[in-house]
Amino acid sequence: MDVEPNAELRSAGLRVTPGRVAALAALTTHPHSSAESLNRMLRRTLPDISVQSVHNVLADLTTARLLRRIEPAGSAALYERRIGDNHHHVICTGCSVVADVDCVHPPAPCLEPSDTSGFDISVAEVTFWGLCASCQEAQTKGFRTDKK
Amino acid sequence: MDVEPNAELRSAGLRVTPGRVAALAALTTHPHSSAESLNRMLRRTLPDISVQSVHNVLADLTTARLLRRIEPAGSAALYERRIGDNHHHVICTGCSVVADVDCVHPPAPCLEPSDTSGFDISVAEVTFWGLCASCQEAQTKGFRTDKK
DNA sequence: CCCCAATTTTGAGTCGTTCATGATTAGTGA
DNA sequence: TCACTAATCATGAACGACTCAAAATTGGGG
Repeated sequence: MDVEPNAELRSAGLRVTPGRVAALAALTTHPHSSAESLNRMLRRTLPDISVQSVHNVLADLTTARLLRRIEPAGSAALYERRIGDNHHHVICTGCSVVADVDCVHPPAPCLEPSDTSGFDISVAEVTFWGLCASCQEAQTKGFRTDKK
Repeated sequence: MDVEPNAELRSAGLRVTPGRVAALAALTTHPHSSAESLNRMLRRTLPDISVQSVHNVLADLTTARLLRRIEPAGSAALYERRIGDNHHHVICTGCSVVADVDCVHPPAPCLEPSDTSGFDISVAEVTFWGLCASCQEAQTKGFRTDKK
């Protein structure tokens, strides 16, 4: 992963703008962020940036393959800079925190379903759901960590 | 799968209502349907049913575990009657048609990621993306089948 | 440093879904 | 068989996340 936003943007043929640089920087330190939380982060340095602009930036960076977009069931789309390796994700059913999971048992058995019903498969997307460490701990202590 | 909606509803402790029976029937013949397409189907026999009521019915049946809800990236939620086996899905990147895929190589290697980052995994959700047979054919003939 | 297409802003609109309310109804018990 | 009551439905409003459109701004090649 290129950690130098400017060079990365240029080599992708995109203009270097404050919003794009800031978005890439924010996603370096905070992967799996939503457009809305990125908007809050970017506002610290770019007070006038709008949610729509953030969506713009994220869409541009995603189509330029500088970002990967994931859409977990039941929540807004999340973005991450780690791309090109089709890794997977674990999502906490308690607090919705997301972590990366490397592709299971190489060579990716998930890429070879037994019966594909005639489909020509190009991507296998795996999402694990479970309780993260701190939600497990909270549960044993009788706390609750979800957002309801 | 119980194909007798009435009995199935009763044993789940739910009242037998026309909307619920019709929804279960429609999902028997048309799995992977959205709330909106179900609404259109149900309207044929229940002309006054509203989209909101369909959402109601689907939510009730889902929490009663009579239906399973899937939320593929980029489209509305879909519902199916095949439950309890945690099977997976293939979705066509051309026409969005969905097919079932049995869990790969038993015993489900997808349930055992190498590094779970401390998560206690309960479910592994796998979605395959690719071109369905007819979209492949259309593509070789120079047709396009997507919806844009 | 000029210029113009690429980008951002602003504002409105869409989609899928949820929430809230009162009206209706399934199904139990009398 | 009927009345009653909680479960369910219809209706209407509201919401979050995102997209679209058009005018204003700006990056960066020349």
